[in-house]
Amino acid sequence: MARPQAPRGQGRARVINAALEQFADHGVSGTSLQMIADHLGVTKAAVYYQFHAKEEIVLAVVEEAFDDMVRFLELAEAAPSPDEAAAAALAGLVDLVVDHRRAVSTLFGDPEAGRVIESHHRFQGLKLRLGELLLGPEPDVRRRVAVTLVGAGTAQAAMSPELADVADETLREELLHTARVLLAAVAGDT
Amino acid sequence: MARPQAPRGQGRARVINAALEQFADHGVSGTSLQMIADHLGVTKAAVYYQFHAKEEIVLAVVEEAFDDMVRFLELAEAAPSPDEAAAAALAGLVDLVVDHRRAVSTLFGDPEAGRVIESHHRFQGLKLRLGELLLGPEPDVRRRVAVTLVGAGTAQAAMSPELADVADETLREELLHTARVLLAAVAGDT
DNA sequence: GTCTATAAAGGGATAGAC
DNA sequence: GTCTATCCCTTTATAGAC
Repeated sequence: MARPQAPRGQGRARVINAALEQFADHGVSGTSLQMIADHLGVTKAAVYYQFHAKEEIVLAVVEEAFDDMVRFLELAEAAPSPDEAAAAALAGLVDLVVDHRRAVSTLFGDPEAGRVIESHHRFQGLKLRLGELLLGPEPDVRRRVAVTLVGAGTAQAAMSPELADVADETLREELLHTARVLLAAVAGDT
Repeated sequence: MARPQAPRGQGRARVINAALEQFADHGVSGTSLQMIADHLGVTKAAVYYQFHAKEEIVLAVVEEAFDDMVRFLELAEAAPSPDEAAAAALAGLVDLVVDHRRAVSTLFGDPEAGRVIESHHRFQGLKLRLGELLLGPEPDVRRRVAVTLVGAGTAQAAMSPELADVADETLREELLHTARVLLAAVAGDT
Protein backbone atom coordinates (compact mmCIF):
# COMPACT_ATOMS: atom_id res chain seq x y z
CA MET A 1 0.00 0.00 0.00
CA ALA A 2 2.96 2.31 0.48
CA ARG A 3 3.44 4.35 -2.65
CA PRO A 4 6.35 6.68 -2.07
CA GLN A 5 6.89 8.61 -5.27
CA ALA A 6 7.13 5.57 -7.54
CA PRO A 7 9.85 5.74 -10.18
CA ARG A 8 8.92 8.03 -13.04
CA GLY A 9 7.74 6.45 -16.23
CA GLN A 10 6.19 3.56 -14.33
CA GLY A 11 2.79 5.18 -14.38
CA ARG A 12 1.29 2.97 -17.05
CA ALA A 13 2.55 -0.23 -15.46
CA ARG A 14 1.15 0.78 -12.08
CA VAL A 15 -2.24 1.52 -13.59
CA ILE A 16 -2.25 -1.84 -15.36
CA ASN A 17 -1.47 -3.68 -12.15
CA ALA A 18 -4.11 -1.83 -10.17
CA ALA A 19 -6.66 -2.38 -12.91
CA LEU A 20 -5.83 -6.06 -13.05
CA GLU A 21 -6.59 -6.52 -9.37
CA GLN A 22 -9.86 -4.65 -9.61
CA PHE A 23 -10.91 -6.44 -12.78
CA ALA A 24 -10.25 -9.78 -11.12
CA ASP A 25 -12.31 -8.82 -8.08
CA HIS A 26 -15.18 -6.91 -9.65
CA GLY A 27 -15.07 -7.64 -13.36
CA VAL A 28 -14.37 -5.02 -16.00
CA SER A 29 -17.83 -3.48 -15.95
CA GLY A 30 -17.86 -3.50 -12.17
CA THR A 31 -14.62 -1.55 -11.99
CA SER A 32 -14.76 2.23 -12.27
CA LEU A 33 -11.83 4.46 -13.04
CA GLN A 34 -12.43 5.93 -9.62
CA MET A 35 -11.74 2.54 -8.02
CA ILE A 36 -8.50 2.19 -9.94
CA ALA A 37 -7.46 5.72 -9.03
CA ASP A 38 -8.36 5.22 -5.36
CA HIS A 39 -6.45 1.97 -5.30
CA LEU A 40 -3.38 3.82 -6.57
CA GLY A 41 -3.95 6.76 -4.28
CA VAL A 42 -4.31 9.21 -7.16
CA THR A 43 -7.16 10.98 -8.92
CA LYS A 44 -9.13 9.94 -11.96
CA ALA A 45 -7.44 12.63 -14.02
CA ALA A 46 -4.06 11.12 -13.24
CA VAL A 47 -5.25 7.81 -14.63
CA TYR A 48 -6.57 9.54 -17.74
CA TYR A 49 -3.13 10.96 -18.29
CA GLN A 50 -1.82 7.43 -18.84
CA PHE A 51 -4.81 6.02 -20.71
CA HIS A 52 -7.27 8.15 -22.59
CA ALA A 53 -10.12 5.70 -22.15
CA LYS A 54 -11.13 2.73 -20.06
CA GLU A 55 -11.00 0.45 -23.07
CA GLU A 56 -7.31 1.24 -23.49
CA ILE A 57 -6.67 -0.08 -20.01
CA VAL A 58 -8.52 -3.30 -20.75
CA LEU A 59 -6.55 -3.61 -23.95
CA ALA A 60 -3.25 -3.17 -22.15
CA VAL A 61 -4.16 -5.80 -19.57
CA VAL A 62 -5.16 -8.26 -22.26
CA GLU A 63 -2.13 -7.50 -24.40
CA GLU A 64 0.41 -8.61 -21.81
CA ALA A 65 -0.91 -12.12 -21.59
CA PHE A 66 -1.60 -12.45 -25.31
CA ASP A 67 1.95 -11.62 -26.24
CA ASP A 68 3.01 -14.76 -24.41
CA MET A 69 0.33 -16.68 -26.23
CA VAL A 70 1.60 -15.73 -29.66
CA ARG A 71 5.02 -17.00 -28.71
CA PHE A 72 3.98 -20.47 -27.67
CA LEU A 73 1.52 -20.80 -30.54
CA GLU A 74 4.32 -20.29 -33.03
CA LEU A 75 6.46 -22.83 -31.25
CA ALA A 76 3.65 -25.36 -31.20
CA GLU A 77 2.76 -24.83 -34.84
CA ALA A 78 6.33 -25.60 -35.80
CA ALA A 79 6.10 -29.06 -34.23
CA PRO A 80 6.60 -31.97 -36.63
CA SER A 81 3.41 -33.89 -35.80
CA PRO A 82 -0.12 -33.01 -34.67
CA ASP A 83 0.41 -34.93 -31.44
CA GLU A 84 3.55 -33.04 -30.61
CA ALA A 85 1.89 -29.78 -31.58
CA ALA A 86 -0.99 -30.53 -29.21
CA ALA A 87 1.43 -31.39 -26.42
CA ALA A 88 3.39 -28.18 -26.94
CA ALA A 89 0.22 -26.10 -27.07
CA LEU A 90 -0.99 -27.68 -23.87
CA ALA A 91 2.29 -26.96 -22.09
CA GLY A 92 2.18 -23.38 -23.34
CA LEU A 93 -1.38 -22.93 -22.16
CA VAL A 94 -0.55 -24.23 -18.70
CA ASP A 95 2.45 -21.91 -18.45
CA LEU A 96 0.32 -19.00 -19.57
CA VAL A 97 -2.43 -19.46 -17.04
CA VAL A 98 -0.05 -20.15 -14.18
CA ASP A 99 2.04 -17.10 -15.01
CA HIS A 100 -1.10 -14.97 -15.09
CA ARG A 101 -3.14 -16.57 -12.34
CA ARG A 102 -4.90 -13.33 -11.50
CA ALA A 103 -5.34 -12.05 -15.03
CA VAL A 104 -6.95 -15.22 -16.31
CA SER A 105 -10.36 -14.42 -14.88
CA THR A 106 -10.37 -11.21 -16.87
CA LEU A 107 -9.04 -12.75 -20.06
CA PHE A 108 -11.30 -15.75 -20.22
CA GLY A 109 -14.31 -14.95 -18.11
CA ASP A 110 -15.18 -11.32 -18.49
CA PRO A 111 -17.75 -10.44 -21.16
CA GLU A 112 -16.49 -6.89 -21.55
CA ALA A 113 -12.90 -8.04 -21.98
CA GLY A 114 -14.20 -10.53 -24.51
CA ARG A 115 -15.76 -7.75 -26.53
CA VAL A 116 -12.52 -5.79 -26.54
CA ILE A 117 -10.63 -8.89 -27.63
CA GLU A 118 -13.04 -9.58 -30.44
CA SER A 119 -12.89 -6.03 -31.69
CA HIS A 120 -9.15 -6.20 -32.26
CA HIS A 121 -8.26 -8.30 -35.27
CA ARG A 122 -4.80 -9.15 -34.00
CA PHE A 123 -6.35 -11.23 -31.20
CA GLN A 124 -9.03 -12.72 -33.42
CA GLY A 125 -7.20 -15.78 -34.67
CA LEU A 126 -5.41 -16.72 -31.48
CA LYS A 127 -8.14 -18.67 -29.75
CA LEU A 128 -8.90 -20.44 -33.00
CA ARG A 129 -5.28 -21.40 -33.53
CA LEU A 130 -5.06 -22.75 -29.99
CA GLY A 131 -8.25 -24.69 -30.52
CA GLU A 132 -7.01 -26.27 -33.72
CA LEU A 133 -3.71 -27.27 -32.16
CA LEU A 134 -5.37 -28.94 -29.22
CA LEU A 135 -8.12 -30.57 -31.25
CA GLY A 136 -5.90 -32.02 -33.94
CA PRO A 137 -7.23 -33.03 -37.35
CA GLU A 138 -10.88 -34.06 -37.72
CA PRO A 139 -11.97 -34.06 -34.09
CA ASP A 140 -15.17 -35.86 -33.10
CA VAL A 141 -17.63 -34.54 -30.55
CA ARG A 142 -15.96 -36.49 -27.77
CA ARG A 143 -12.62 -34.83 -28.35
CA ARG A 144 -14.21 -31.42 -28.79
CA VAL A 145 -15.92 -31.71 -25.43
CA ALA A 146 -12.78 -33.01 -23.76
CA VAL A 147 -10.59 -30.26 -25.21
CA THR A 148 -13.06 -27.57 -24.25
CA LEU A 149 -13.35 -28.97 -20.75
CA VAL A 150 -9.59 -29.19 -20.35
CA GLY A 151 -8.90 -25.77 -21.80
CA ALA A 152 -11.51 -23.95 -19.77
CA GLY A 153 -10.91 -26.06 -16.69
CA THR A 154 -7.18 -25.40 -16.74
CA ALA A 155 -7.74 -21.68 -16.92
CA GLN A 156 -10.38 -21.68 -14.21
CA ALA A 157 -8.40 -23.94 -11.93
CA ALA A 158 -5.38 -21.65 -12.15
CA MET A 159 -7.35 -18.73 -10.79
CA SER A 160 -9.53 -20.69 -8.40
CA PRO A 161 -9.47 -19.53 -4.77
CA GLU A 162 -9.65 -23.19 -3.72
CA LEU A 163 -6.17 -23.74 -5.14
CA ALA A 164 -4.74 -20.39 -4.09
CA ASP A 165 -2.54 -22.16 -1.54
CA VAL A 166 -0.87 -24.33 -4.18
CA ALA A 167 2.53 -23.02 -5.29
CA ASP A 168 3.02 -22.02 -8.92
CA GLU A 169 5.43 -24.84 -9.70
CA THR A 170 3.23 -27.50 -8.12
CA LEU A 171 0.18 -26.15 -9.86
CA ARG A 172 1.99 -26.14 -13.18
CA GLU A 173 3.02 -29.78 -12.83
CA GLU A 174 -0.35 -30.99 -11.65
CA LEU A 175 -2.34 -29.13 -14.27
CA LEU A 176 -0.11 -30.46 -16.98
CA HIS A 177 -0.33 -33.98 -15.63
CA THR A 178 -4.10 -33.88 -15.28
CA ALA A 179 -4.64 -32.43 -18.72
CA ARG A 180 -2.32 -34.94 -20.36
CA VAL A 181 -3.92 -37.90 -18.65
CA LEU A 182 -7.35 -36.79 -19.70
CA LEU A 183 -6.54 -36.11 -23.32
CA ALA A 184 -4.66 -39.39 -23.59
CA ALA A 185 -7.55 -41.30 -22.06
CA VAL A 186 -10.09 -39.74 -24.38
CA ALA A 187 -7.90 -40.35 -27.42
CA GLY A 188 -7.80 -44.01 -26.45
CA ASP A 189 -11.49 -44.86 -26.49
CA THR A 190 -13.80 -44.37 -29.41
CA MET B 1 -39.20 -11.40 -29.53
CA ALA B 2 -42.96 -11.27 -29.85
CA ARG B 3 -44.43 -10.29 -26.57
CA PRO B 4 -48.19 -10.12 -27.02
CA GLN B 5 -49.71 -9.34 -23.66
CA ALA B 6 -47.99 -12.17 -21.78
CA PRO B 7 -50.20 -14.02 -19.33
CA ARG B 8 -50.77 -12.05 -16.15
CA GLY B 9 -48.77 -12.99 -13.12
CA GLN B 10 -45.87 -14.10 -15.27
CA GLY B 11 -44.12 -10.78 -14.80
CA ARG B 12 -41.42 -12.02 -12.46
CA ALA B 13 -40.58 -15.02 -14.60
CA ARG B 14 -40.29 -12.86 -17.69
CA VAL B 15 -37.96 -10.46 -15.92
CA ILE B 16 -35.82 -13.35 -14.69
CA ASN B 17 -35.48 -14.76 -18.18
CA ALA B 18 -34.62 -11.42 -19.72
CA ALA B 19 -32.11 -10.72 -16.96
CA LEU B 20 -30.53 -14.12 -17.45
CA GLU B 21 -29.84 -13.43 -21.10
CA GLN B 22 -28.37 -10.04 -20.41
CA PHE B 23 -26.28 -11.30 -17.51
CA ALA B 24 -24.85 -14.02 -19.71
CA ASP B 25 -23.97 -11.54 -22.44
CA HIS B 26 -22.77 -8.56 -20.43
CA GLY B 27 -22.21 -9.78 -16.90
CA VAL B 28 -24.23 -8.60 -13.91
CA SER B 29 -22.41 -5.28 -13.53
CA GLY B 30 -22.60 -4.67 -17.26
CA THR B 31 -26.36 -5.11 -17.27
CA SER B 32 -28.56 -2.18 -16.37
CA LEU B 33 -32.21 -2.35 -15.46
CA GLN B 34 -32.77 -0.27 -18.56
CA MET B 35 -31.34 -3.06 -20.75
CA ILE B 36 -33.60 -5.60 -19.11
CA ALA B 37 -36.60 -3.34 -19.51
CA ASP B 38 -35.78 -2.59 -23.16
CA HIS B 39 -35.34 -6.28 -23.83
CA LEU B 40 -38.81 -6.89 -22.45
CA GLY B 41 -40.27 -3.91 -24.23
CA VAL B 42 -41.34 -2.23 -21.00
CA THR B 43 -40.04 0.59 -18.83
CA LYS B 44 -37.69 0.48 -15.89
CA ALA B 45 -40.52 1.29 -13.54
CA ALA B 46 -42.34 -1.81 -14.70
CA VAL B 47 -39.32 -3.90 -13.76
CA TYR B 48 -39.14 -2.20 -10.38
CA TYR B 49 -42.68 -3.26 -9.77
CA GLN B 50 -41.58 -6.89 -9.85
CA PHE B 51 -38.26 -6.48 -8.08
CA HIS B 52 -37.46 -3.62 -5.76
CA ALA B 53 -33.74 -3.71 -6.42
CA LYS B 54 -31.28 -5.11 -8.88
CA GLU B 55 -29.84 -7.45 -6.28
CA GLU B 56 -33.22 -9.13 -5.93
CA ILE B 57 -33.12 -10.02 -9.61
CA VAL B 58 -29.66 -11.52 -9.27
CA LEU B 59 -30.86 -13.45 -6.27
CA ALA B 60 -33.86 -14.80 -8.15
CA VAL B 61 -31.68 -15.91 -11.06
CA VAL B 62 -29.26 -17.65 -8.73
CA GLU B 63 -32.00 -19.22 -6.68
CA GLU B 64 -33.51 -21.19 -9.53
CA ALA B 65 -30.33 -23.09 -10.25
CA PHE B 66 -29.37 -23.54 -6.62
CA ASP B 67 -32.65 -25.18 -5.76
CA ASP B 68 -31.69 -27.96 -8.14
CA MET B 69 -28.30 -28.14 -6.51
CA VAL B 70 -29.70 -28.74 -3.04
CA ARG B 71 -31.71 -31.62 -4.39
CA PHE B 72 -28.82 -33.54 -5.92
CA LEU B 73 -26.51 -32.78 -2.99
CA GLU B 74 -28.91 -34.46 -0.62
CA LEU B 75 -29.17 -37.46 -2.90
CA ALA B 76 -25.41 -37.73 -3.21
CA GLU B 77 -24.84 -37.38 0.51
CA ALA B 78 -27.16 -40.27 1.14
CA ALA B 79 -24.99 -42.58 -0.96
CA PRO B 80 -23.51 -45.57 0.90
CA SER B 81 -19.85 -44.99 -0.05
CA PRO B 82 -17.63 -41.99 -0.83
CA ASP B 83 -17.08 -43.30 -4.36
CA GLU B 84 -20.76 -43.57 -5.05
CA ALA B 85 -21.34 -40.18 -3.47
CA ALA B 86 -18.74 -38.64 -5.77
CA ALA B 87 -20.28 -40.32 -8.79
CA ALA B 88 -23.75 -39.09 -7.84
CA ALA B 89 -22.47 -35.57 -7.22
CA LEU B 90 -20.75 -35.56 -10.59
CA ALA B 91 -23.87 -36.70 -12.39
CA GLY B 92 -25.87 -34.05 -10.56
CA LEU B 93 -23.39 -31.36 -11.47
CA VAL B 94 -23.45 -32.31 -15.13
CA ASP B 95 -27.24 -32.29 -15.15
CA LEU B 96 -27.26 -28.91 -13.46
CA VAL B 97 -24.92 -27.19 -15.89
CA VAL B 98 -26.56 -28.71 -18.95
CA ASP B 99 -30.01 -27.74 -17.73
CA HIS B 100 -28.80 -24.19 -17.13
CA ARG B 101 -26.36 -23.75 -19.97
CA ARG B 102 -26.95 -20.03 -20.21
CA ALA B 103 -27.18 -19.33 -16.49
CA VAL B 104 -23.92 -21.05 -15.64
CA SER B 105 -21.77 -18.14 -16.72
CA THR B 106 -23.60 -15.95 -14.26
CA LEU B 107 -23.56 -18.46 -11.44
CA PHE B 108 -19.94 -19.48 -11.63
CA GLY B 109 -18.12 -16.71 -13.41
CA ASP B 110 -19.60 -13.40 -12.39
CA PRO B 111 -17.96 -11.55 -9.50
CA GLU B 112 -21.10 -9.63 -8.62
CA ALA B 113 -23.22 -12.76 -8.57
CA GLY B 114 -20.55 -14.31 -6.39
CA ARG B 115 -20.89 -11.52 -3.89
CA VAL B 116 -24.65 -11.94 -3.74
CA ILE B 117 -24.24 -15.68 -3.26
CA GLU B 118 -21.75 -15.23 -0.46
CA SER B 119 -23.95 -12.72 1.32
CA HIS B 120 -26.79 -15.19 1.65
CA HIS B 121 -26.07 -17.86 4.23
CA ARG B 122 -28.38 -20.40 2.66
CA PHE B 123 -26.04 -20.67 -0.34
CA GLN B 124 -22.88 -20.58 1.72
CA GLY B 125 -22.39 -24.25 2.37
CA LEU B 126 -23.44 -25.58 -1.03
CA LYS B 127 -20.19 -25.16 -2.92
CA LEU B 128 -18.33 -26.62 0.04
CA ARG B 129 -20.60 -29.65 0.21
CA LEU B 130 -20.15 -30.25 -3.49
CA GLY B 131 -16.41 -29.94 -3.12
CA GLU B 132 -16.29 -32.44 -0.29
CA LEU B 133 -18.38 -34.95 -2.18
CA LEU B 134 -16.21 -34.78 -5.25
CA LEU B 135 -12.93 -34.73 -3.38
CA GLY B 136 -13.66 -37.62 -1.08
CA PRO B 137 -11.80 -38.15 2.20
CA GLU B 138 -8.25 -36.80 2.60
CA PRO B 139 -7.58 -35.59 -0.92
CA ASP B 140 -4.01 -34.90 -2.01
CA VAL B 141 -3.00 -31.99 -4.18
CA ARG B 142 -3.29 -34.06 -7.34
CA ARG B 143 -6.92 -34.86 -6.68
CA ARG B 144 -7.69 -31.32 -5.59
CA VAL B 145 -6.32 -29.98 -8.86
CA ALA B 146 -8.14 -32.61 -10.90
CA VAL B 147 -11.46 -32.01 -9.15
CA THR B 148 -11.18 -28.26 -9.52
CA LEU B 149 -10.31 -28.63 -13.18
CA VAL B 150 -13.19 -30.99 -13.81
CA GLY B 151 -15.70 -28.95 -11.86
CA ALA B 152 -14.83 -25.65 -13.45
CA GLY B 153 -14.21 -27.18 -16.86
CA THR B 154 -17.57 -28.91 -16.87
CA ALA B 155 -19.37 -25.70 -16.09
CA GLN B 156 -17.40 -23.67 -18.61
CA ALA B 157 -17.75 -26.28 -21.33
CA ALA B 158 -21.51 -26.34 -20.89
CA MET B 159 -21.80 -22.66 -21.65
CA SER B 160 -19.01 -22.48 -24.20
CA PRO B 161 -19.96 -21.03 -27.61
CA GLU B 162 -17.66 -23.61 -29.21
CA LEU B 163 -20.03 -26.35 -28.09
CA ALA B 164 -23.23 -24.44 -28.66
CA ASP B 165 -24.05 -26.72 -31.58
CA VAL B 166 -23.93 -29.85 -29.41
CA ALA B 167 -27.36 -31.04 -28.30
CA ASP B 168 -28.16 -31.16 -24.60
CA GLU B 169 -28.33 -34.93 -24.42
CA THR B 170 -25.07 -35.44 -26.28
CA LEU B 171 -23.35 -32.83 -24.17
CA ARG B 172 -24.62 -34.45 -21.00
CA GLU B 173 -23.27 -37.84 -22.01
CA GLU B 174 -19.91 -36.56 -23.18
CA LEU B 175 -19.32 -34.34 -20.19
CA LEU B 176 -20.14 -37.17 -17.85
CA HIS B 177 -17.92 -39.56 -19.75
CA THR B 178 -14.99 -37.16 -19.87
CA ALA B 179 -15.24 -36.24 -16.21
CA ARG B 180 -15.50 -39.88 -15.13
CA VAL B 181 -12.55 -40.93 -17.21
CA LEU B 182 -10.42 -38.18 -15.81
CA LEU B 183 -11.27 -38.71 -12.18
CA ALA B 184 -10.78 -42.45 -12.52
CA ALA B 185 -7.41 -41.96 -14.18
CA VAL B 186 -6.21 -39.57 -11.52
CA ALA B 187 -7.42 -41.85 -8.73
CA GLY B 188 -5.33 -44.63 -10.25
CA ASP B 189 -1.87 -43.05 -10.17
CA THR B 190 -0.13 -41.79 -7.08
C1' DG C 1 -49.69 -3.44 -13.83
C1' DT C 2 -47.66 -0.08 -16.47
C1' DC C 3 -46.63 4.53 -17.44
C1' DT C 4 -44.13 9.65 -16.98
C1' DA C 5 -41.37 12.36 -14.39
C1' DT C 6 -37.84 13.20 -11.44
C1' DA C 7 -34.52 12.95 -7.74
C1' DA C 8 -29.85 11.70 -6.34
C1' DA C 9 -25.68 9.52 -7.22
C1' DG C 10 -22.00 7.90 -9.91
C1' DG C 11 -19.88 6.98 -14.30
C1' DG C 12 -16.63 8.40 -18.26
C1' DA C 13 -14.29 12.04 -20.03
C1' DT C 14 -12.14 16.91 -20.73
C1' DA C 15 -10.08 21.69 -19.69
C1' DG C 16 -6.94 24.10 -17.59
C1' DA C 17 -4.21 25.48 -13.31
C1' DC C 18 -0.01 24.21 -11.05
C1' DG D 1 2.76 14.49 -14.26
C1' DT D 2 -0.72 15.43 -11.11
C1' DC D 3 -4.30 18.19 -9.40
C1' DT D 4 -9.34 20.69 -9.15
C1' DA D 5 -13.34 21.55 -11.27
C1' DT D 6 -16.67 20.61 -14.38
C1' DC D 7 -19.73 18.62 -18.20
C1' DC D 8 -22.76 15.36 -19.72
C1' DC D 9 -24.70 11.08 -19.61
C1' DT D 10 -26.44 6.87 -17.44
C1' DT D 11 -27.65 4.56 -13.44
C1' DT D 12 -30.56 3.20 -9.46
C1' DA D 13 -34.61 4.15 -7.29
C1' DT D 14 -39.06 6.59 -5.97
C1' DA D 15 -43.60 9.16 -6.40
C1' DG D 16 -47.67 9.47 -8.33
C1' DA D 17 -50.88 9.55 -12.55
C1' DC D 18 -53.54 6.33 -15.42
